[in-house]
Amino acid sequence: MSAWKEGSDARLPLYQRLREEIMDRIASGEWPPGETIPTEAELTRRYNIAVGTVRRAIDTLVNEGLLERSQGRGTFVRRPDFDASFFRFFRQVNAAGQSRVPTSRILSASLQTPPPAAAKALELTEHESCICLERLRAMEDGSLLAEKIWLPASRFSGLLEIPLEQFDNLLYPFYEARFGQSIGSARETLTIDSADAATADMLGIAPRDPVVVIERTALGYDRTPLEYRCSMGAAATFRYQIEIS
Amino acid sequence: MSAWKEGSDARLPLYQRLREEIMDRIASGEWPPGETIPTEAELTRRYNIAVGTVRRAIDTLVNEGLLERSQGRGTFVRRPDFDASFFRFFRQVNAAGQSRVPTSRILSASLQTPPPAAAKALELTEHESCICLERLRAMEDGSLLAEKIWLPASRFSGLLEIPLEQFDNLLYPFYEARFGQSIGSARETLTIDSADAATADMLGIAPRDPVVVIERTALGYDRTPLEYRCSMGAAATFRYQIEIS
DNA sequence: GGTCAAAATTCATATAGATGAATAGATAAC
DNA sequence: GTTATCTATTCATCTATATGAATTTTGACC
Repeated sequence: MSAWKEGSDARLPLYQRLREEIMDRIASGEWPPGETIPTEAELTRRYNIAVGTVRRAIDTLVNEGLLERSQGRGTFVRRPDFDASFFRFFRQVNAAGQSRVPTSRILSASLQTPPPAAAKALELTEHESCICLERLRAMEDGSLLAEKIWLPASRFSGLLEIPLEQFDNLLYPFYEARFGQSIGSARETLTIDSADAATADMLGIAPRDPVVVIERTALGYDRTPLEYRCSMGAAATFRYQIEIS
Repeated sequence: MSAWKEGSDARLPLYQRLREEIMDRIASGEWPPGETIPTEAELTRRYNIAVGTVRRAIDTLVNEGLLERSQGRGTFVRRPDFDASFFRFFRQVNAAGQSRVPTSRILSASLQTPPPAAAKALELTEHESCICLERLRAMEDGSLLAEKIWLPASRFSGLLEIPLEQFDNLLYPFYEARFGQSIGSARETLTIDSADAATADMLGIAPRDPVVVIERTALGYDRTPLEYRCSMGAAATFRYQIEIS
């Protein structure tokens, strides 16, 4: 009566196998974000392993930020907070030390043939169309962020019928609520460029002024690319701090 | 017969107290980088706690990158690899995927009154002088990095007598070997600026071109600031990648 | 001296169980 | 109904122990 899935490699340590089992359950949506996973005692019974081993598997996932423990309540599937990590790049911490979500406004939404970068990131062929959103975000300090966002049209059908004012400030919960598409992880690349005329105008800076370009590919829990976005902000407001040890 | 230090807070869990004990021993130089710490069995005896608790304390420190385990050999105090983390910012990965240490040349070394930023970072008063090094580093792809490095003169006496050619390519092992000053951690801040004429000339770019400025304060294991450095590179060669999950 | 094999050391994995602390839900008292 | 208390659940900490795997040390042997 083994509860292990087929893919599980018996040569691996038990705690690693359990870790992958849990990740699979999260990826498949069986244990959705925000909900609890089974209790330690339950997992102990289900897989017939010791509590210590279960705790170790959960420990690693908590460490990786996939799970969150709460004494007395249970262990929850964590909803990753992308915006905190993203806006850390810019000077977006107020006096209290906490970052506020900037206000944002969708400028346009349209159906397009994906440009090469977007097609590559979203793994689309030339024949598959995508939705392109243009968005302007205003930071607390008054600086601006110009964004272009590409989504695979097949997974977001009906989005173009939604009036632009009805888009939420945060897009990922919006994707989840309206289209059932949950973002589980993302890859970002940060480069520096010079502003072209159109971008400079949007950001309120001079042409040729340096801009920070952040390209992000956001993936679902099953690692399917769900969104490609390119954000540009004036480099003068950029600041990134890191501790090394 | 308690082996605990005085500062240890008895209200804290044992594994956290042991974690701090180990950190203190590393900070004080009692357990120097590159060497092993006592074995799990030894710590078990010394503090009269269970192996599981010792392992948990070590686990967290391994996770934080301070220690490194090696089955059958022991647990070692890790020597942090700053350059890997630093050059990750730039396109410094060759075909094999591994980054090579760039060649560097010291242009000058002199005794100075610290400029405000350096004085603040090194916690020096106006009356304490510091050593200033100017260095140029050539990356594999041909791009350059111009650096100014400030050191508290009191801790690096005799440095100015060393011929510039005898400086090692990597400064931190050099500090450790020649002056007994080990770097344990660092704080970096990354911003974007426009190149002034002198910097542009050094880097071989046009004036006003965007440059990446990395300010680093390097601390000893006891968290005394030992070095302040300011590195500038052409923003065009800059690239930073991050995974969020 | 050099080589190979056995032994000792040290971390890695796993089990079992005890006590404590935070939370949530049910029950009793008012 | 509201409040206070008790109880069950669930994770947190800690102990104790056993077996396995990687590495180093030791010692016999040639």
